[in-house]
Amino acid sequence: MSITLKELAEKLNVSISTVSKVMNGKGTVSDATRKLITETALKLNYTPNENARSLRTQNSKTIGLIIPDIINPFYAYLVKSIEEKCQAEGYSVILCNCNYNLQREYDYFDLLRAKNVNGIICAAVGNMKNIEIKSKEILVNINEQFPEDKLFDCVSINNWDAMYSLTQYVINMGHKDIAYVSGPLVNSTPRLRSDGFFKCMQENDIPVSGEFVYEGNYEIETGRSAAKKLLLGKKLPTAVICHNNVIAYGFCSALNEVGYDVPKDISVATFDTLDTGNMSKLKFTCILQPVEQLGHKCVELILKKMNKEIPRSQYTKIELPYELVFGSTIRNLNRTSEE
Amino acid sequence: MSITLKELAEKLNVSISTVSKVMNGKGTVSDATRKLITETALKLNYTPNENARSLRTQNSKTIGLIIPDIINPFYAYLVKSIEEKCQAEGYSVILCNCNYNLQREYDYFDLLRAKNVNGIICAAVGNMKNIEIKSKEILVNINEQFPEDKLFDCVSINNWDAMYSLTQYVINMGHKDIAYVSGPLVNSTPRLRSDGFFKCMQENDIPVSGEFVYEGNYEIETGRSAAKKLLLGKKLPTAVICHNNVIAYGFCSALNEVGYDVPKDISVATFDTLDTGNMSKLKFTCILQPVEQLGHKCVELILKKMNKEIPRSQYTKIELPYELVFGSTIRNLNRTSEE
DNA sequence: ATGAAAGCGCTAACAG
DNA sequence: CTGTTAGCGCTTTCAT
Repeated sequence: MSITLKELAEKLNVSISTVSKVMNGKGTVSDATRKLITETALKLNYTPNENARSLRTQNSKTIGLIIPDIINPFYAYLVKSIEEKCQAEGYSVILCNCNYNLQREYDYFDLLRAKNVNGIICAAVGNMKNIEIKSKEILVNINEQFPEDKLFDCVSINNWDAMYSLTQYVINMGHKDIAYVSGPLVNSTPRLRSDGFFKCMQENDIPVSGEFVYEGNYEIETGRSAAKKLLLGKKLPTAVICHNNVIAYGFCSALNEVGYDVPKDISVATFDTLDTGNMSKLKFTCILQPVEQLGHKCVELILKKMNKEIPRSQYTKIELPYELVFGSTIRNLNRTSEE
Repeated sequence: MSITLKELAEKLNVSISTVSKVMNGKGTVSDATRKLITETALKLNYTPNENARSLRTQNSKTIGLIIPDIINPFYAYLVKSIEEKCQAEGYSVILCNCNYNLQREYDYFDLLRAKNVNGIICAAVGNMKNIEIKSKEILVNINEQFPEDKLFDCVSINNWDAMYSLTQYVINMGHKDIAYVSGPLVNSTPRLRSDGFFKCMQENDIPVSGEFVYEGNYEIETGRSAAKKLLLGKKLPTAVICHNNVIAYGFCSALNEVGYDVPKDISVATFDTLDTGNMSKLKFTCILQPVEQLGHKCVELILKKMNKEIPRSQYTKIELPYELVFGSTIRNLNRTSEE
């Protein structure tokens, strides 16, 4: 362990509080002693014990981050942007990867509270009604909530709008037989996206066959199962819209395995198909969330509430703009020419 | 903030230490009081303050993790496995993404020390000679070190061997004009891999033209620049071996942009080409590090040193087996038939 | 079986 | 400008 404040003070025959003042740049200390202390601290490699500091100041300078899946590039980018912003502001992040496990998600909340984090940013798997807002941490949800429940502060895009736009685009490309692969509809983001989809279909007077709708979880197997089920049906859709990137990957890979081509045989659209080094087989037509901004805004919100720029108790919802990326996974059926 | 131990004790008219004993399952407490305390704690939602606990016990139950790039799937998998193991063992992880920035890497060490983490796992960008081993944390490096410096404990594969094998495989496939795109040779892992490559070439009596060797950093731009430079040369290699996945992605994407095909025009082999949902354009021929085991072993090592199963001062090096994945990015030149 | 008391390393109010 | 002191919430030794 590093030398302590007390030891440093003793070594220099000054009081413990003088050293503390110097280390924190607070209070008034003569230039001579300040210099002496600073230099000796450096020489003896003094590092303040952040644990003691946190205990004393009730400020851990730490935020907790709960995500479902670090392997999903969307979350990897989110983690990156949050960690980056935190680092710039002098905060650390405790990473909690709940692996789509609801129980773990809940447990992590308790853990993070015990660790006295200043705030918790959560990309929730479950609907968060059970998380009691009983604590002093500032809670921010990266997933949109149901409009009626204002459980957490929320930084997100408008998922309903986004899915509506995406659907409209697919329709504009001449598709009518459109399947939808949803996430769990008990949760708000999947429901909002799903609602956006159905509303758009309805307003375009396009009926949606029950066979074309599949509800799963957020994982890759959902996409694969959906593909297998659709392939067994009597009629194939011309396009499929998936709740998220991972589902879309599962969907396409299952399709590929049986010799179907995207978009030649079936078109696919989804959300957030980010990847490393642009090595993806397909350039997806998708809604892109502004993931970097999303992360930054979450941290900013926590910081602002900590500095009382925004009152603690004030429910805050930040809606960021999304982008519709025109990839190559939606075939244009309006063109008469093939290819 | 949650209720404190003291408040809980006062509420029940028992001493603070009795409550502490119950919470930790230590000491002797009568069943009656134990039950009372447990129930009240639950009812009042008591959560122990981990900060105070850490300060008192000098054990933060936290480990620090420093990586260069969370977006690189290899590191994402590494983070996942480390976080998972930590969680299972009751530890938290502070994530530090240094973004290939050496200064940040160093700063993170100090930060993590100040936070009194029990151990630091580092996938080092720099060579770590400057990190002084002056602290009580247990340091583990995921990247192999130069054999001569035993700075950190080390969990890794044998990079020299791995690259030697990969090169031999490429040679066996009939390639002689093989280019090599290296990471920074001041660092041990790039040097070990590079040495493995050159040794293998030498033992096969294949000269390596200076034009075919490129040294860069670990980032995607290295691959792109290497490709551009090679394409300008008077002779093209038939195969290229890249230090890592990200460099290979850069290399291939630059190649694709000018109409070259992998592996038809140029073959490529590298390390650790993991991706989400199997959506990569190419199935790379590569060395696969046992990333999950790598992470688990790091955590285990820290734990063992903490329990004194392994003496603190004992330098430990763990070498894990790697795998050679036969992808489709190396063209077999031995076959006479085209395609 | 229970409790009193010391102290982990630090900050901050207050006194001198 | 400098130092004394109390105490953040907890664990742990030692009495009782």
